[in-house]
Amino acid sequence: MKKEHKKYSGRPGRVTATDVAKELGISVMTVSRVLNKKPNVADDTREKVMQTAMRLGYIPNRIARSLVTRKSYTIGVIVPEITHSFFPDVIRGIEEVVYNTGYNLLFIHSAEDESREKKAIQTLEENQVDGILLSMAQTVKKYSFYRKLIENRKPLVFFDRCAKRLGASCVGINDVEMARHMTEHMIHHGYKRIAHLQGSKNVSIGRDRLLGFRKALEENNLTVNEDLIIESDFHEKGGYSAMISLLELPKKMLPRAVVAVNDPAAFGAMQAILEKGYRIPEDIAVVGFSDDVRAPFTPTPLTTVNQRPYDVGCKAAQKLLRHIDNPNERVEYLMIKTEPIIRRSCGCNGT
Amino acid sequence: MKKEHKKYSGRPGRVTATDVAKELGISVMTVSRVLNKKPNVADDTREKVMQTAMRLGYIPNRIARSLVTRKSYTIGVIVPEITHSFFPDVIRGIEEVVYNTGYNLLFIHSAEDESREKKAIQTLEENQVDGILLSMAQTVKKYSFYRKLIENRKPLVFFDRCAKRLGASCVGINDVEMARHMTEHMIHHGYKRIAHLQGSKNVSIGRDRLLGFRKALEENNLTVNEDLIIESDFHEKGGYSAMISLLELPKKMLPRAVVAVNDPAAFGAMQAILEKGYRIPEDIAVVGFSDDVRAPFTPTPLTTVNQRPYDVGCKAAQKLLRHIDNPNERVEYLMIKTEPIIRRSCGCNGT
DNA sequence: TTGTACGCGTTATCAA
DNA sequence: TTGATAACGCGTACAA
Repeated sequence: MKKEHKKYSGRPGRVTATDVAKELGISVMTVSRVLNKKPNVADDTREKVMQTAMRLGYIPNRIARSLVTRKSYTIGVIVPEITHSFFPDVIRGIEEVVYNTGYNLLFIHSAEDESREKKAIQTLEENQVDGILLSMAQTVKKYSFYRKLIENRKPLVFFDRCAKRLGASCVGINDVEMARHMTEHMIHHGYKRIAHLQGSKNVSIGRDRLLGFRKALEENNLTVNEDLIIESDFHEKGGYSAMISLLELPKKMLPRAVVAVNDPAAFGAMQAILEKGYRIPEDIAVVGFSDDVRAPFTPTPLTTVNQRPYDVGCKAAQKLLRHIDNPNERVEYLMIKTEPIIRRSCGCNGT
Repeated sequence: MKKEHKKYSGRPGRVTATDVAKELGISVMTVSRVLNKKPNVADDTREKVMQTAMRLGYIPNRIARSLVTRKSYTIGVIVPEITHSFFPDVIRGIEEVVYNTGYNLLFIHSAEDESREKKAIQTLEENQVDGILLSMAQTVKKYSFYRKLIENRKPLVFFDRCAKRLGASCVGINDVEMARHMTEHMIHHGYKRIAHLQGSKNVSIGRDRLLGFRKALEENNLTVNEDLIIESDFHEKGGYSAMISLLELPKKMLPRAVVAVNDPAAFGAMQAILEKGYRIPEDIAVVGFSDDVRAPFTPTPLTTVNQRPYDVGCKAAQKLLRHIDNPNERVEYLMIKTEPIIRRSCGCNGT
């Protein structure tokens, strides 16, 4: 004797493929085939299924599907900082690519905190995401979590802030080259004493931009004055206090120009410079990095580098999707080519 | 004779609760109980399970759990515009609340497009999200999708841009009151001819801010001049062209002050005003709405209203979680109280 | 305290 | 072209 099942015991609202099948007196498989647009279904059956599915208000349950197909069609995104305008723009790029391929975005904010980032990775794994897009939190010291992810063959692509040599692809911009370029731009203006507000060394962009800065000076036979390289963070406050300490140097040691690790740091520095009564760029020139929305609006519009966040997002998402589709996809470090945006803070007559 | 099952046929990486159980020669249920911190498990069993789970690198499969518990611990967020700094800040608030309660965020960007928003809702339902946070796209005309959601008893909370009277809660700011307040502020400055750059009427904030504007004039016995109410959108371009057409009015019909629907529109307007050779606020005063990051940086810093996006996000998320926990939670329209931020574009000597 | 049987909603497999 | 059956990994209900 067959056991009695408790079907239909749930809320009335949830209609399943089984309900559609029962309604038509056919098997669930046929319904499944129709809904997945598989071949080998008679045209009239297909028609009937479509119609009653519609009529009953059937909504496929992706969770159940994922369980059996072992594919969630979801990719996880971990962002360290959602307030900084760069990341929302990256997300737009990611969203746009992902939207057109049927994947969904599970979004987590690490708030620049290592342990929160760790938890985020764990959560994404529990949710069986098909891949992860990650921009490292500033405070991350250990790469063991990334290693585990890669060992488990979970596709991982870094963007903007990368951990290299681990076997994960990475999409960034040509930081070294552009930092060199911007520094050189300062040198061409004739400035000799050039300072660098350096970002955290934990993060690749911090290291790379410092490297580019050094390269420019060395290649132009200027001595690198270590007193003029000073650690800031990526925010206004760090830029401000770093600049304040630079301005406390003896008059003849003062920098004639400042290369900041990014625009927020540059804003902080500009504020400090103005507060101390110096003019920009007549007394001290400033360049930033990232083309923040506020950059054109500072009292002296800020010369900076377009970071092309939208393109970074697109490329990172595309690369991740390729890793997902093909486990043998080549690990690559992609560089988005960026361009300087010349305004007036460097000494040019830009916009 | 028992059938042979194909266990362990998957990739080696994925270790399940069954694997942990087999390793210890106990049942899956005991493992499950330990991992869910249920009582009624012997301490040493608990210990053993924890250890081997750790050793094997077990990661619980939320997908499988969701299927049986009918709870995904995921909430969907639909945002119309990720570039505008308001929404990233709202998301931070949402993220913060949600993070502390173990829910995840499935994030979709509707790009101000009605059909994309529709698809987004469908996707979220397929993913069995426990609830939805939604800010309407500007172009949305039909509320039938919201209705269906509410009929299906899927918790829904609007934020910032609300569809009212449908039975869904809504978290916004006191738009009417603040638009009235800001307009009154202009009136107190002695300005008589006051224009309004109005947002789309499809969106509640567009309608509400217009209403507040009208109220202020009426309550102060000023006639509402319909020629000075002109449709912009929520972006720079709309504000710019709306202002241009205002500036083409005969000299004596020109507005002495402009109340813009939001800051980007105000920026566009300010640009138009400056290009035509007028001064702000000496010739034409301007106030905005939303406290964009750029507002302090315009040539004349912009007087505006703090929209408290972070708090909007927090409140909306909290309300949604309450709706999820309790199907009888009261439907409410929550208003976050905002404050004017006085700078100089209105004629004050602000910062 | 622990284990067994079953079902969540779907797809894969193989047989009809 | 269609259907029956067994998974997917886990939790609930009940039995031992």
